[in-house]
This record gives sequence, C-alpha cells and structure tokens, in this order.
Amino acid sequence: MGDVDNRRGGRAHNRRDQILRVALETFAERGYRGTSLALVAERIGLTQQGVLHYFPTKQALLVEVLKLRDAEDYQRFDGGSDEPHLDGIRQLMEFNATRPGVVQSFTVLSAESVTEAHPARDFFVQRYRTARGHHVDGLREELGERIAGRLSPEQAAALLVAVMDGLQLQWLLDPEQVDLTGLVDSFVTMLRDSNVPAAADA
Amino acid sequence: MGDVDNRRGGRAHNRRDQILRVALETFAERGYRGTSLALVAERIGLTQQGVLHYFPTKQALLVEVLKLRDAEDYQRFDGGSDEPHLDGIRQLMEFNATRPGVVQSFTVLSAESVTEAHPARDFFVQRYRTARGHHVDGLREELGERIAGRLSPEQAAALLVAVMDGLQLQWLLDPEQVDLTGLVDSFVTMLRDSNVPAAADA
DNA sequence: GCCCGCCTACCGATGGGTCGGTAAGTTCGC
DNA sequence: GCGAACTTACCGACCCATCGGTAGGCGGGC
Repeated sequence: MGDVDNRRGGRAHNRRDQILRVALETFAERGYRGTSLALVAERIGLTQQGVLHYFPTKQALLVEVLKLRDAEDYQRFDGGSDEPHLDGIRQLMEFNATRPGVVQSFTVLSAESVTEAHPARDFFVQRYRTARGHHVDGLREELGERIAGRLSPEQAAALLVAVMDGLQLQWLLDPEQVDLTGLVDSFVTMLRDSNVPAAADA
Repeated sequence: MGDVDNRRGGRAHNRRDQILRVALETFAERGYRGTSLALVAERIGLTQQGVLHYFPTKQALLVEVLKLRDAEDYQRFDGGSDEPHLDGIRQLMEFNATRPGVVQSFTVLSAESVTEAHPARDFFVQRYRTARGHHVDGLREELGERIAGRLSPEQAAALLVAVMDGLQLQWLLDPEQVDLTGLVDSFVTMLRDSNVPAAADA
C-alpha cells in the first residue's frame, strides 16, 4: 500500500498527513515556540510557504497535530476493553516506553501550554478533565467507591494521571535511572492490593 | 525619562538580584524560549543591553536563576527537620499552593529542558537525582525498607516526586478542579497508613 | 480534439517584526 | 579621572505571514 500519488480527486491528501506527522516530531523535539515552520518544511522538502498552504497558521497546525494525536490514542486505548482498567494502563505505559518521541511531545507541550496565551492551553485543560473522568469510571468499576482504604475514585484518578505524567518526565530526563513501566506498575499494584472493598460494597 | 533614576552605585548587587527575581517570574510565565531579554529588562526599567551588562548571555541568566531557586528551596526545606519527612512534604505543598508562579517556573522549565540542546537539561537531570535520593533517605527512615507492603524506598521516592510534579501540572491548568494540597496529602497518607513495618526492622 | 476557465500545489519575494548579541559612547559616584 | 552602570545605535539571523506568481491537471463547450 502505499504508493502515493494520490492526486486530488481522492481524499487523504498525504502531503497534509506528512506535515502533521513531521510537525508532531518537531514539536516534541523543540517545543512549539522552539519550532519554526521553516524547519518542519525543510524536513519534508518544502518551503515554509508550502506548509502554510495546508495550514493557515502555525497555531492551526499545532491544534491539528494535537487533535490527531488525541484521536489516535483514543482509538488505541479505548477500544474493546473487556479487560480491567488498570491492566490497560499498564499496557499503555509499556507501549509508551517504546516511543519516547510521542511521550516527549505530550510532556513538552502540556507544560508549555500553561504559559501565557499558549494556543494549546484549552486543549490540555479539556484533555485532563476528560482523562480524569475516564479513570474515575474505570477505577470505580474495578475498585469500588473506596480505594486503598481512603481514596475516592476522583482522588485516585487524579493521582494516577499525575503518576503517569510525573514518571514520564523523570524517565525522559534520565531513562537509565527511571524504570517507567515498572514504577507505574508498582503504583497500580499498590492501588489494587491495598484495596479493601468497602463495607457498603456488594 | 531620566527622572526614574534610582541611585546607581552604592549597594551594587541590588540590580543583579532584581534581574534574577524578575527573570524567574518571566521564565515562569512564558518559558525560556518564549522569554526575551528585552521583556525582562522592560519590567525592571532597563534596556535589554542593561541586562546583558550583568549576565553575559541569556543562557547564563537562566542558569543563575535556577541556581538561586534551588538554593532558596534547599534552605527552606532542608533546615532543622526534626519532624517526619512526609510532614515536611505536606507543608511544602501547602506553601507551593500559595505561589503558583514558582510552581509554574519549575513545571514549565523542567519539561522544556527535555527539548533539544536546552541549557537547563543537565541542571534538571541532576536535580531529579538529588530529589529522589533525598526522599529515599527520608522514606527509609520513616517507613522502613518495605513501604505499603511492596515498594522499596527507591520506588516510593520516584512515585512521590512524580505525584508532586504531575499534580502541579494538573493544578496549574485547572486550579478549581484540582486540590493540590489535598491530593498530595491523600497520597502521603496512603503511603503511611498502608505501611506495615517490615519484620526485619529495628 | 482543442481551448478555456478553474482547481490544487506549490515557490520567490518581501514585509514587518523580534531575537540575542556587540560596539561605542555617556553619566555618575567616588 | 577611573570604573561601574548603564545607554544608543546597530547587526545579522530568524520569525510568521501575505502576495503574486507558475506549473500542471481537469471538466465542459464546441
């Protein structure tokens, strides 16, 4: 599959997809503010103006990149989940450990987004709310209303998200000292095993 | 306008300290790459070249800012610590919740530092190693060799750092939805209460 | 079967701005 | 009159974005 030559009549402009892919990589390497359109273009073999032919502004390119990444992740992680929620988390982390580039894009851009007037700010606020909500549901189903003796599912969800993000940062900075998968696993196991189903539970 | 003129000379180092303080604030707001020397200067009432009179390059300014912040934190947090290690963490978090600017500087710059050729990269690698080591000691002393049933002090230390960082990011993005102090407290309590002193303990 | 008008996909030139950094003063306190 | 603490004046680079092309494909009228 593959051979491209998809001229206009068909859909999927693959030039556009290529730009999105390369832009994600570049934003991961250098952040949004550290990335120029010219660099993205050069890596593809275009001029800066060529990139702007497909995306009206640099901001718009960033937003599209984030949407795409979100959609891909959601697809992979949310599919047929018969398995326990916490097992899915461990698997996601194992997968992430094989692709530091993607982890880095998320880590770099989410932190950069808290700076002034950053175009991705709303995206990340929304994304974290969604993520916490998602984990609340999964945790409640798997561990009940009272987790590890004293946490509500809401609290445990925020902690879980925090652990994943925080460990990813430590791992990016110092991969030899930080065992991403193992540590997430420790936390997950801790949540699970120190859990005593509440009296009010079935 | 010339009438601004606060006296020159005299207490020579005031200006330098002022620059460091304002630079920290500005890096926090906009990141390193998003901050220009001219902006820092303007906030003080100098020209960009006035700032460069005190620091040879923008990189050097960043490094000095980080060193200063580190020293201040170390001083505050490491002093006479008769109290349990985990109590100190809770207090630090309570304190941090009152000054989002400082939290933001750390969050933004640490994540930015994983990007290519970032001048603060070494600083943060080192800082995280030190932080983990510090917590390893504190946790071992307070909770022994086996924490919450199955964690080593090394694992618990990395998780603790991750929780603090991850929660800070969520809190910066969405302060009304994320109770920074309360959530750190939950985690600390969880570590403490689900801990069963190992048989091999003194 | 050919030309016309319209489409996508770019590139070159350029604008208007900002960046970090240098060089050469000027002002002021001692 | 010397040195610290600045300033003005610049420089070269890089930034995003716009404008105005050009090259080529495509459908329709005739």
